[in-house]
Amino acid sequence: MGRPTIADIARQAGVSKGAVSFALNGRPGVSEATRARILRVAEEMNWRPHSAARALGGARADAVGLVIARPARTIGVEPFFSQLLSGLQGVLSAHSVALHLMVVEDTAAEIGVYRRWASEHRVDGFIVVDLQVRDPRLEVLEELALPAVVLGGPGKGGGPLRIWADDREAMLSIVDYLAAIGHRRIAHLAGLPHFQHTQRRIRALRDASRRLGLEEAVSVPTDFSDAEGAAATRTLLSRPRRPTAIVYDSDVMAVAGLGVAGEMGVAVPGELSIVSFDDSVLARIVHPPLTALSRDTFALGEQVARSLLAVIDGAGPGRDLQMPTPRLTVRESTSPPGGSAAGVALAPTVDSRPEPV
Amino acid sequence: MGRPTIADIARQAGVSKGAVSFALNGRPGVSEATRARILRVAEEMNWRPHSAARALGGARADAVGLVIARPARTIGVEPFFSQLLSGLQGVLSAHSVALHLMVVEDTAAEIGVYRRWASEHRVDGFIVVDLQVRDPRLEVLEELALPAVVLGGPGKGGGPLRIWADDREAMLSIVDYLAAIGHRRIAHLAGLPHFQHTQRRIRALRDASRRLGLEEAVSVPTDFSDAEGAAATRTLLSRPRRPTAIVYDSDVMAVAGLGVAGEMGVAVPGELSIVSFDDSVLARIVHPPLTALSRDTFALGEQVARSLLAVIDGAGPGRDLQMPTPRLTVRESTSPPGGSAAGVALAPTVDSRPEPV
DNA sequence: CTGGTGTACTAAACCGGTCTAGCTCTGGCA
DNA sequence: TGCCAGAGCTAGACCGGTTTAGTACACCAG
Repeated sequence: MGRPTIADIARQAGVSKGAVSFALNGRPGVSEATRARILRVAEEMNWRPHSAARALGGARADAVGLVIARPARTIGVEPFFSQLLSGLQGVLSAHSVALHLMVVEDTAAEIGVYRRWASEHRVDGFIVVDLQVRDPRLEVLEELALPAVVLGGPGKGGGPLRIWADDREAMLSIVDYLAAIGHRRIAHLAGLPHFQHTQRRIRALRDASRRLGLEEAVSVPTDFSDAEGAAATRTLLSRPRRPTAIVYDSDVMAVAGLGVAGEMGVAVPGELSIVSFDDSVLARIVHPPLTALSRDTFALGEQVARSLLAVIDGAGPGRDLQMPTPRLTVRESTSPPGGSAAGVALAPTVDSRPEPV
Repeated sequence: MGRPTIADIARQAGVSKGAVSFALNGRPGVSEATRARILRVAEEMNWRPHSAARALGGARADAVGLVIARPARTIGVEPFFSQLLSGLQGVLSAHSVALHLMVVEDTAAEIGVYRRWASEHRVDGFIVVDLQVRDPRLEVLEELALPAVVLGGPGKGGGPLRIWADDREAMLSIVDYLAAIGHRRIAHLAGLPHFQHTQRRIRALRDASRRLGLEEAVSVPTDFSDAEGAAATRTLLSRPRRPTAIVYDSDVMAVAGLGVAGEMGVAVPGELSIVSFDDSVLARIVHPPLTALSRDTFALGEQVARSLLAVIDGAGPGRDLQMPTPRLTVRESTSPPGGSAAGVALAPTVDSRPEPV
């Protein structure tokens, strides 16, 4: 005989299917004695309800969807997603909710997956990452009327719940720090330009530059890949008046940039300071270890999962949520410009020493 | 009104539910004209079958499960899994099969997830990674009688289909190369000792060492983390007669080891050659770039997905599958021992130059 | 003793598909 | 003309749960 069904349990316990259902789901309608007996029988026969049958009666699918639209080769190494996943999993699995994961090539495919999963009732809600400037996914989600949590924002009211950290404030803290220790020519290797967080960071750099009266502050868009990070770094360092500090939007690019500096004989941090917008093992294990912005991505994942489950439970969208602003972790890849000998580990100081022009 | 059901489509097209089902699934029983009409109506009403309802009739769940049991902090950066995932996704999504992903802390939890998903009919099959020496998961899978593909092997007949690359041959190719360019003291930073692939590599090194008459060949087990990789490297390099070459079982550890060498003033490859058992962006972006074993993990993922789908389709377990043996990609982190100046990129030669004792 | 209330439980409808048995109609052939 | 085969379709059972309507019985008040 195949796996037991609710009917088998009912027969064995000498009750009806309905009674078993009540007992299992902790609803009134059975006495405590009967409930205990039913649960014991279910346990003995190692029975658990068929998730599809459950999902059928208009109930939950007990799964949420996460679709990531980035070229496979760039996601390959991004610690951000792995950490986010870990955080999500922790909360979701505690609620016995599964995660449907899908990696696709572009936004159009992503939207297709949303439609398919929604019409197939495969998921109860979605987690949306990499918010774009005018994001076509938001309308689709609205149309599908499925719970969703968007990573990025804030929005202007309406639409799905958003959770974000303050990218602007984070970028300002980096630039302020670099300026304080004397840097006047700062470059920024940005991510994909149609991402909203990329735009925010670019704008923050521009504003800070104006306020601080920097000599130069340029943002170069890339696709987040190590290849473009390396190429752009090479270009920047080949210029006659090269930047004394580069801020990288991801740790993969930062590490690639560090490699290029080494290859070109540019000392870090002596002749070039490097800051990564993303902290991870990667930033710590290279030499010198990178000054980086520490975001608690694991906690972010947990928060996203909790919020999504709340929305699914009908708690209304609730209000947008801001995560703590990331703090700058200073390591050995930054120092005052024109400072010390190549490659020597140097505890960066914060006294301002403007570079002579 | 809610989302349309098959009954709505049937009514609109003027046929019975059965006819719609036949038309949708490309079975005989309706004329071409009727089929076209039904499909047009379904398209117009944007209807797709409810996956739970479909799964109920004893049919497929159209999903497969992947459970990874490693501490979250070590998986965070492992490019291996991201690449494997990409490969899996490519094939699975082409067949409209979803991937249920779960990260858990240990094997016991992993087994719990297998049982739960199986009894809930959530998945049609499993992908099993990190095969262990006496793996308790295999019995459970057998007991659950669900299709599965195991990454690692080969097995001794029976049990689920296995797919693997030849770790032994790979390790031999590394050791042969190092010995050929003159190394006599080789260390190996291995992974978790209860993994089968770890054991294979350790044994291969020992055998090769005996055959080649090396002075020393030691394997040190670790947990794959950068922290243990760094610590073990520090210990090895602090010994009076330190190894002239270290083989790392993962690229994260190799990069961490490279950092330690830098910190201790040990030139790579001049005084220490470094080989990573795993190639990824990571190995390429550090400086010097690491000599590494190139495995096509993406292709492995594709193969695993294809095999699993075949098994699910009742093709029988088929026979175990061996992937091409990884090739060694020589970069700038290896050279003859005691060779050249620190940090200088050097094209490694293959003429044997035994180190004077 | 009657009627009302509440508890514990059962029977059956229902969710949205798939699949089988059976019906009708057409065409071919003896 | 009668019979059979096969194509095209329908009605309804079925998958394994949840949920609602209804039943049986105990208890209590008037």
